[in-house]
Amino acid sequence: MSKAPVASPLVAEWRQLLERHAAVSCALEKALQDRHGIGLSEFETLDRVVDANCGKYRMADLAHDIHLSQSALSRAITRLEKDGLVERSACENDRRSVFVCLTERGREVYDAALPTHRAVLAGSWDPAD
Amino acid sequence: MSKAPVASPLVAEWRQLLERHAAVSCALEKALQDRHGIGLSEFETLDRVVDANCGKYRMADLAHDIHLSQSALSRAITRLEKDGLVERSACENDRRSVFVCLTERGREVYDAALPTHRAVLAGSWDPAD
DNA sequence: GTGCATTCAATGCAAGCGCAAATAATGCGT
DNA sequence: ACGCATTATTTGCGCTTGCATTGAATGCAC
Repeated sequence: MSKAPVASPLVAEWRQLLERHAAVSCALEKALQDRHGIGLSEFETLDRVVDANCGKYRMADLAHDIHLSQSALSRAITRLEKDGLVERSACENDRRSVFVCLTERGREVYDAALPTHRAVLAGSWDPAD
Repeated sequence: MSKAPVASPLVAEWRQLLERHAAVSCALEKALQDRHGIGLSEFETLDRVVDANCGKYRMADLAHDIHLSQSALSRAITRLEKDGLVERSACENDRRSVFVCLTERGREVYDAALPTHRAVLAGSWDPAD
């Protein structure tokens, strides 16, 4: 039996995107968790903070950039802070804002996790490793 | 200030995919919930069951096709069944398996939700509607 | 037929998420 | 200076998810 062709090319495209997203994000999650003890959200957070100008990043900007709600980011930062990978620091100019900045340990974990992340993206990840 | 170029084109591609996935799935979730009272997982489930040969679909196959864990699918089906959109039926040949099939009401809700789904994919969704 | 590994689905459980409300700081109009 | 709308973050809450376990059904070896 052959499946009926999908109604619209848009739907086919969307399903393809879902497929790829599920496969890659699931593989990333597992690889990062197994080898470095951090989740995907945590890695994405570190990844952005590293790119930041002076290692500082406003909460709201960070939440927007990694497509996470403010509350989810707040808790992700709490987890990272509890692990000592990141620190919250107040903004002098606007005390409502909170800056997130990398600790030394955070930098180390990030540097260690980066190759894993890139390897999974390159598709060279062996799940039986 | 200009951001430093991303290390690898793979990373740029991945970030783009994340961006698109977040935008579309979030919009779908909200539109389907607001207008039809079902979540994205529920719609995807109906969408696959409709395409099935005789309206029947094995649990495990369904879970695989919509990239959901067995447990998550089991609960999604429980929700759909509670709403009367879907029914579980035993497989005669292998009593371990469970078939999922659409009810009349499920067909109606699906037909109603389909245009919404397609509209969001087409990017013609107005969030202020 | 009995035993045992395998397969399929459901359930206990902990974790992460988004929404909405609460809290805190800012800035503008008067 | 006072009140009030706005902005930035955190917290309470319910929901969905995945992992691991459980329970049921199957099939193969003997």
